[in-house]
Amino acid sequence: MDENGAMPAGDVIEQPDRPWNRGLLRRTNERLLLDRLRALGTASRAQLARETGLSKPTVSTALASLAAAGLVHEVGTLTPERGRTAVLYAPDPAAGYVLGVDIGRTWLRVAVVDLDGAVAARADVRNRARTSTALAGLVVDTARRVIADAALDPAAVVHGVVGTPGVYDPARRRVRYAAHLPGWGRAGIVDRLGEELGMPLEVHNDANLAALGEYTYGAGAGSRLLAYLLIGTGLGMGVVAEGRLCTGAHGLAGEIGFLPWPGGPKPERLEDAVSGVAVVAAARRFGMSGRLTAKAVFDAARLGVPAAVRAVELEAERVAYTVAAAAAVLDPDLIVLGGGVGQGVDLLLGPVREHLRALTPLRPRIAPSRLGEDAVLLGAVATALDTARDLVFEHRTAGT
Amino acid sequence: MDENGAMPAGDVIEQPDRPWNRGLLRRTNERLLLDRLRALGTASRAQLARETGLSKPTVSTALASLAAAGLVHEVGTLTPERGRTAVLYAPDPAAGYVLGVDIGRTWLRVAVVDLDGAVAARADVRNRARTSTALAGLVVDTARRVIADAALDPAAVVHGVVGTPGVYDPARRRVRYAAHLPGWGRAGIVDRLGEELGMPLEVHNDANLAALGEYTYGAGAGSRLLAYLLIGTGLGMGVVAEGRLCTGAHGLAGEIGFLPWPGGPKPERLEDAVSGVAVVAAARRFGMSGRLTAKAVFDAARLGVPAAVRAVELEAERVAYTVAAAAAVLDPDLIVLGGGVGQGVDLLLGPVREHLRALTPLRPRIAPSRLGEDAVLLGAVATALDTARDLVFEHRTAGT
DNA sequence: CGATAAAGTTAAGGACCCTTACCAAGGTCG
DNA sequence: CGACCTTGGTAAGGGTCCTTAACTTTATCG
Repeated sequence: MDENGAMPAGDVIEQPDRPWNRGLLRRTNERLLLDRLRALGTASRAQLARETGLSKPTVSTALASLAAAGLVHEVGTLTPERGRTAVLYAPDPAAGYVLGVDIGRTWLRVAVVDLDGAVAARADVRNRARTSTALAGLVVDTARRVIADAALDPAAVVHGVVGTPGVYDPARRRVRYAAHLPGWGRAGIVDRLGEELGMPLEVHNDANLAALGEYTYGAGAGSRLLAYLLIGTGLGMGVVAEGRLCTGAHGLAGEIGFLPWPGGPKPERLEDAVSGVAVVAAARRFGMSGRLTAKAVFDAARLGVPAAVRAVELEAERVAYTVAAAAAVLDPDLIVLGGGVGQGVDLLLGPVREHLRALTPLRPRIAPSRLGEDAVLLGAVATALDTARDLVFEHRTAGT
Repeated sequence: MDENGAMPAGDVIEQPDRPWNRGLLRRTNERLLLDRLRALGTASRAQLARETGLSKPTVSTALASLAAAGLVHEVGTLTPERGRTAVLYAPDPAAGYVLGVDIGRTWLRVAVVDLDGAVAARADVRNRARTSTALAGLVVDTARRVIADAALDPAAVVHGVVGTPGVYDPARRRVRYAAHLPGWGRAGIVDRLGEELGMPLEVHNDANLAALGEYTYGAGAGSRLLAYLLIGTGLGMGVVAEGRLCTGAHGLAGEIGFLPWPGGPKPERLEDAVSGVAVVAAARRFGMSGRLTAKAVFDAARLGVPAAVRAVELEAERVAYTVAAAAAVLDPDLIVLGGGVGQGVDLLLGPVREHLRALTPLRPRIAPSRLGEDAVLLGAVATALDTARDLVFEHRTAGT
């Protein structure tokens, strides 16, 4: 997961061969309590003692220490059936904030959320930048504005995750394969972004983040292995196994645009056969004309325009092939369809399932995206929260 | 990884929400020392103190405790450049043994190895069993014989891993999709095996274990993401990412036999197009006759028999397609070719690489299997060792 | 108003680890 | 040959953390 990340922000990851001296024991227990408290939402000290197996005095002192660091606070009282009223504690969502960024070809989305995942501020602006410098500037400006809108001290934003097409190469410090964003592959851009914003940044592939977004907040909750198919301007896939992103050896896992597609007379790339562009091309081939978009074709198909219907039918066939390939290799229990073609999911879902029946005995559940256009942004936020929760906790111990 | 396993043998897996009381602290440090000692092979207490960051007294007492439990022992002394001679310690490989079993259609292989992975005894017998009962009996008999050959108390064998075609379904306690082993899918067979042998057994898919074998002992050392293509009677793939097996949501990951293969007039399964049977069928179609095996076809191709050459060429094309599909979805840095077709790897490797160039821009390293027929057995052993090392350690603390 | 029950606190005790200091053993150098 | 250095290993003391076992506090119920 961190292979794609820039500036991994210190040793957040527990070094397994560090000795377990007393300090770590204390820290680990405090962390255990904090995590449990997050899971419960709110709890009394006695309840936490029962849940974690720690003794009541230990819970009391540890929670006091967490409260002193600003990570938890009292939120009220609860009087049980009988017995003394309990003081309830909850994690303080304002202990840290994270930035999520979705850099798309047409839209730039930025959100700041607190540790609970509640959105403090958000902005969606059109991406009209024609150069990488302009784009970087737009990202920085928008991010600063969003942070200001949330009335936050910029230092309170402890981590940021950026979703973009392509793959971040941490060794060369640059984005690769981002064909649709001119100049975006220049080295050092991400570093500069992080510097100007004054926070550690990670960069991840947009399909990967969308998968994580759907897993965390959307259609994929509880899935053991989820594949998110992003069918838009391009074609991508993100894979989440047991809650963790599978990025492959070079971060290229899920680049199923590179799947060989034997449909045509000569081998072509699947991306050219499945993406939104292909839908338009097919519709044109079947007789539609004018300024077409994928959305327009789907709308026409809904109205029964024959050429559009045939184009959608063809698209379904190809999506089914894609799904079948992913299913055979990965054995997901859920495949989420998203991206620009998400607008046509209602039309595609049935035919895709139909074709799939002929293609393979494996039949994973297929569901439409539930987050829609927000999948990448929410995935970025979820990823950032994961590391930010570690970060805030570690910082605390350093500060105390 | 443990999703496929039967009888997970107690709570080997650390429960993350168990409180970190002092006992666990001690255990964790002892475990840290043991692991470090395994990595170093042999070391003095002072050296271990430097390496782990623990203090010398702590290392001394912990090591004494490990020695009392029989997990480590003194192995000699070392006089450094200057200074007092050090007492060297090493993990005791005889602290436990594991059983590895490879149930193939034609061969049954069984090995007993110590914790260092050194083979104590091994047997390879022909699998002539026609019923599941006979096969189970053969496995038990052979395993008992191997344990006896190694002059071991059966109780010293703490864990076993069985590799078999198909997928173990832990919920229904049976093997599924084991088409080539009649009756092997009956429920309870694995349970009975474990009972009769008196040890906890895990069952894994053979391709998965072979992948793990090549990763641990063979061509895949250090690979970040390895895919092992098992081309034999059937077609299978095992995936090892970051040293861990990827089994998918239902243990069916890598069942690329189910990939749609659009080559023929009607869609057929890739397994039918790529496996050893397909090589023979192709050779026959191109004019060869007589009692053919895949090996015979490859031998003939080496001698230049045209029909055989064409069959191999076709096979290469299809293997290339398989590799391309796996590469696009998973982004491995290494693909190992093994199985019965392994005998023809010398002929296939070049053409496969050639075809791949036309199919996809992704070009993972492709290597022949280095373990050959032993891949599954060694993978079983490696898997068993992983859990056995935990098991032996946990047992110790229980016993003391 | 006392019995009961649950939340939380206080005090004593134990387990573990670390630091400091010390001893032991082998070599080098005067 | 003995002082010194360097390294391995042990002993004693101190500190931190957790737990157990009481105790206090505060609510409900009869």
